[in-house]
Amino acid sequence: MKNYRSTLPPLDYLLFFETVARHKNFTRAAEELNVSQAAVSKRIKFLESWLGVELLTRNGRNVDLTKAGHKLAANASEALEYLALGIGQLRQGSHDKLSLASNIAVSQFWLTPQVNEYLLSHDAVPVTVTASNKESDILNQEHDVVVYYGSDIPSGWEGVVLFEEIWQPLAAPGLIAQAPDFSASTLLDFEKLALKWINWPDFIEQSGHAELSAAQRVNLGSYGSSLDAAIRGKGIALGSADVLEFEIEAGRLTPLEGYKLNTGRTYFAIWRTGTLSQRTRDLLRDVGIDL
Amino acid sequence: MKNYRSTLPPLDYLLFFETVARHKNFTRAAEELNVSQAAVSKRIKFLESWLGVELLTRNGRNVDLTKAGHKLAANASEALEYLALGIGQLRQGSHDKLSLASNIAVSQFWLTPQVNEYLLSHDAVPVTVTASNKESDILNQEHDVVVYYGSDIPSGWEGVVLFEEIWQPLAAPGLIAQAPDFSASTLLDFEKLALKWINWPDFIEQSGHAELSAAQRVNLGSYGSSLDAAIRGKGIALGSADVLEFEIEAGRLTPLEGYKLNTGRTYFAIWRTGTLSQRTRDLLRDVGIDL
DNA sequence: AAGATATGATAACCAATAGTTATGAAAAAC
DNA sequence: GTTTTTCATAACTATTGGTTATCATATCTT
Repeated sequence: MKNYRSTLPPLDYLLFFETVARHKNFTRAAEELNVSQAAVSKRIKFLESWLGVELLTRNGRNVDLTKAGHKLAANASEALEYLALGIGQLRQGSHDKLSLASNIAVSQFWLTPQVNEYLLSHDAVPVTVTASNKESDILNQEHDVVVYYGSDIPSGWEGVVLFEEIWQPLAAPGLIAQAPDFSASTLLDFEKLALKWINWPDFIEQSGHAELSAAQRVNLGSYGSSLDAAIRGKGIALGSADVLEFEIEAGRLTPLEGYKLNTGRTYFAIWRTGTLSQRTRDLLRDVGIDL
Repeated sequence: MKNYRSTLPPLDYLLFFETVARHKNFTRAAEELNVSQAAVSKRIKFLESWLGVELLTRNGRNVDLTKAGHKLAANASEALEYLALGIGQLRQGSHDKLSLASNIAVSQFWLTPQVNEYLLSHDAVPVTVTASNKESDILNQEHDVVVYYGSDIPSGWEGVVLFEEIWQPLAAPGLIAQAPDFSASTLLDFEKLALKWINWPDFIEQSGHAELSAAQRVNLGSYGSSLDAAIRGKGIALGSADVLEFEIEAGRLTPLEGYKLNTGRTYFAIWRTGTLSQRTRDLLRDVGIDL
């Protein structure tokens, strides 16, 4: 009966040791392993104790491998290489794809720009983005990860904060140059499809800027249309600088300073509880979304 | 740069998975791994999540490997076999030996019998036993493990309880048959080389059996001599049934019931703090001493 | 030669995971 | 149809992973 658990040390010890053996430096190994130098030192000490064999000689700050250490390093290195190859092939062959979802504005202005850039890279796997303003369209099991807007993560889901919403007016740079105050400008409004959305009346009330009421307000229907019109210099729209970071960077929109409203709502990246694989996490990082 | 920590899952997961794959049964795998079935289930679940790949199909109580699972099982099995071989050779080639120490009586009656039996087995490594009644001779760094007698483990050492001392009279079975009470027997005494030793006067005082004072008492010098004389039917000696288990089993000595004294002292197996290797632990188990 | 720097070892402590027990669901065995 | 066995999971405890701080020691710099 092959009982590896009793004949092998804790296997992560071997991985730590292989890294130390390769660098001949605990501090460098710790950096690669993303742990402290003390953690590496402890692991190697335990491994030597478990084996009853000295693997490294220490001479002040110099470290070298003993004969046994050389043998174990070679053995571990080959085994780890073999495992990494096998696991790499396994993941590669698992018909990788990434399925994302968000509301329309987030998709149009934040997700899709990043996904498009990613898809142009080599080694890209297929990515689909579902855009809908109906939560039932996006909060389902079809998607690996959802960019979710709200005050809390829904029940049965888990995730991380991407950014907290700071709602503010934005306009095309040219418009700001020719009409520096609101009274001569048009406030570009939209239909609220959810109570949690904040349109111009909500913004004016909650931010306390009563002087904004004097401006002309026009309702363009969808929120995306209000942003499109703002980009084309037709007026001032509301938005989140984080979601619109690419439009701002491109110089198509400029935030109007001094009018910020912390809405208390958040953009989360969420997934069904317990379903996020390391592979999905890695792919998201490649797209530009660090969890 | 080979950063295996980011490209490989926690490696014990693979070991757990290999065991499940081999048994095709979580419960059987758990038994081999010495963990609960729930622990195995959790691990496999995490591994599948980490990989983003289903490794096993579950159908009620039936488990089978997916195609990916077969591949990973083969990959892991080969790597683990390779590692176990390398580590086995490393330990084999580390000039194994075991160095033990104890006081003379423990060595003569308890340790050496077990060591001798072990040395006759194949795969035995050299074992030395140092016997001395001077603590300075045995409490030093030369020895892997020391059988220590006292109320506590000395500072700088750690260890486990072997047995707690119950001190009692023992004699040859023939002597007990012909002289059923003490008055016609000789109490075989010895020189106390340490305050913590308990001779006949101590025993009589602490056990409350004042009637034992009527018996003739003779001092034979060493404690071992008192036991030797008892074995040869010359009288009644004091001793610990645990230490003398082999003499009792062989029928050379028999405890006299009803005269037990719990001395409050203990036989420990001890070693310098932090120095006990798994290999030493394994060798001791082979000798018959489970820590 | 003296001081500064880098690295390893370890103590004390906190965080995260390993592992357990109990229990429910579902298929196999009887 | 009932019992048994096995897997999944919740809730909890135990153990290990990992950190920070600090000391010892060799190397490097001045």
